[in-house]
Amino acid sequence: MKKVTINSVASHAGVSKKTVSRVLNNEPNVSASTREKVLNTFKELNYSPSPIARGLAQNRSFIIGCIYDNPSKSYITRVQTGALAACQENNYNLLIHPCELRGEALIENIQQLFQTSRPDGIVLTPPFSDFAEVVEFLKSKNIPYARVASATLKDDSITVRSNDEQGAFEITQHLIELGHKQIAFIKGHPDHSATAQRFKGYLRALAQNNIEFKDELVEEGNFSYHSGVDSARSILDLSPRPTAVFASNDYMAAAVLKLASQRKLNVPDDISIAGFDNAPIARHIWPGLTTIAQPVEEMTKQAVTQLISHISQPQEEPYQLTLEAELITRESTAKIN
Amino acid sequence: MKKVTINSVASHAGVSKKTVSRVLNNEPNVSASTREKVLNTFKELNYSPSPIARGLAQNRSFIIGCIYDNPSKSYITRVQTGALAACQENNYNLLIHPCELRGEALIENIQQLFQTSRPDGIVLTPPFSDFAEVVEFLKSKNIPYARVASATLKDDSITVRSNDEQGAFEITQHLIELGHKQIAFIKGHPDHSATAQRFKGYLRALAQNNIEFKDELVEEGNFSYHSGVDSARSILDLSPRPTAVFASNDYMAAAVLKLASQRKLNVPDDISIAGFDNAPIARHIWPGLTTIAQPVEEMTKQAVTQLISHISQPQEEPYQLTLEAELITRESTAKIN
DNA sequence: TTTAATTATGACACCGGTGTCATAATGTTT
DNA sequence: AAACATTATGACACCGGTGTCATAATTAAA
Repeated sequence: MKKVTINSVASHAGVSKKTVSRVLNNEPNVSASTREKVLNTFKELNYSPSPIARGLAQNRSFIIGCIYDNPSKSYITRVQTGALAACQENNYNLLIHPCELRGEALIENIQQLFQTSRPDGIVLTPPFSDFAEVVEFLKSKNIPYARVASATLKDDSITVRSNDEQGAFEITQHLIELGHKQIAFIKGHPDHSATAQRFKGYLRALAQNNIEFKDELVEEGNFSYHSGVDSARSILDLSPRPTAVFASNDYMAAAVLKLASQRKLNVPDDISIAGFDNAPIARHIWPGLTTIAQPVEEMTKQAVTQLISHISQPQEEPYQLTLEAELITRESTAKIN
Repeated sequence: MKKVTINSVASHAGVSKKTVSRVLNNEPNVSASTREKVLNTFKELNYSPSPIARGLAQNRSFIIGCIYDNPSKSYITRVQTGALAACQENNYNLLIHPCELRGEALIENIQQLFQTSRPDGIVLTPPFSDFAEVVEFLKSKNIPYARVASATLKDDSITVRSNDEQGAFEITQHLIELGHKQIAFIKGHPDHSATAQRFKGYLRALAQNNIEFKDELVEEGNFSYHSGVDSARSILDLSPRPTAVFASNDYMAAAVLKLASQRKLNVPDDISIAGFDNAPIARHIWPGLTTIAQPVEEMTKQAVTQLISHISQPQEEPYQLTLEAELITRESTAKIN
């Protein structure tokens, strides 16, 4: 299979390469007959343009960088799926960039990513979507970016989030409706804005039902399974023991469940447990976790789609979208007895 | 920040751009003093070459495509981690390509991947590493590729695998040493060569211990959690019930555990359960799963590293490497009582 | 010291597209 | 039919590097 370039197409169709280029880019001022002739040659020669040459000429890379640092593999995969979908629709490539750095080193790392790979835009996912330093850096370098699942940091950039506060409210409400009043809460990682949002939802549900908030029922986690184990220990040691635990994500909820099982507690009869995110583990364990499902793929896809369209023609209006989350009830929560 | 090109560097250093190019590529025939002068200019101007321009000139993309289709998100993430590590060390970009297609459509899809993104090489991960059609296609198109975790398909390509057979042998041996004789086995997806290998290891351990193989103890799974549930049902319905279950991966093992819990069976007292892969879920559930840990990141990193070095200078000897797996014992397996 | 071999360097075309601008072809207005 | 506006097309430079080859500078051999 020898290479088919724009020159082969041009000479085969009997036109100049500039005209071929016009057809390629759907530019105006090409006669219908010429356009068709060229289009046919595309098929005949099985031509597809070189993104590299295009990139060089237009000073673009057709690459979107996706920066993330998340302990949940399923979350990462979902982010990737959404981002990939948007990229494929627009003939972009996705460059994944897991990154555990913070502060100075983080900025340097992102800078290096730019020097070496030159993405046309960046999708920031939690917790980076909330890092002012990162956003400032991108803005100062004039690099297009979009933010996924950020609740704080109101700026004029593309932002797609889901309603974490409402989700947390609903799940707490669900527990309250089952008769629970002593509902422990495990916070997520303080860097993530979702952490504050979910806590707010928890508080709102308590307030709305006139349930007193008790500080000792709240534990600081960080979204990792391990942190969940520690928090679970403190909670299960409380006396009286809470009748329900709402963990800010499913991994921590699974940790609570594991510890409860180790202590021969029956879930949900002795204690109800709820999580957040609807990670695979939520249905892989017994009992299955009541949790909140967010449209992660959709959020990311929207964000990337907007980002790409912003790259080709910068928009006036910042694109901001909030999608709703959905309560999923499984076996881990039940009426208090 | 205005752009720094090879021309800026050349004029600033007072040499031709070709000489700058020589320094960039560590070519010989540059005097020490000139080299140093250019190197200093690099730093001074904070220059980094454009991979796109380089790519156009050398007809390369500096992209490695990674094709996968695996129900385990953690496996995918580990593959990505290893591949990324190798890419970053060699200034390549990684293009992830999840792909659920098979047969004709699969080949077309890969072909399209080539037309649009033009990767310099491809890493095949299970089950694609074992698909003769894919390998044949790549070979016919003269596209460099490496295969991860393939046990069958002996060809002369770069292949890095882990010893699935030995791992399965060890875990079965472990169960036997605990006194188990009725050991059920859940197979993986038939497309994956690991499936046959793990089964072979199971058989070898039985044979070596003079334990009769019973066909009814073997169930066909496909590595998904869901298939594990089905297989678990059949196994737990057997009478007499096997005293141990060895599932070909952790998700299916988790399914067995879930079903056993639902049936109020105590694991490991009533029944021992073992998995394979050491997925996160293996330690996130209670009791933790005895399983086999494979060096997935390392395998992939090795494969990609070899692939990249093969791209720049094709090797005579095919690179073939087998890494060892490791038995991890947790609470899900115990002495028969 | 000359000559030959080797090393260092730069001019220039080229990779495969796109942008700019001049010009040719066509359509419209008077 | 002449003058003008519009649409269609191509020539050519350019994007930022690398490959080829000629030549200049240096070193080794005669």
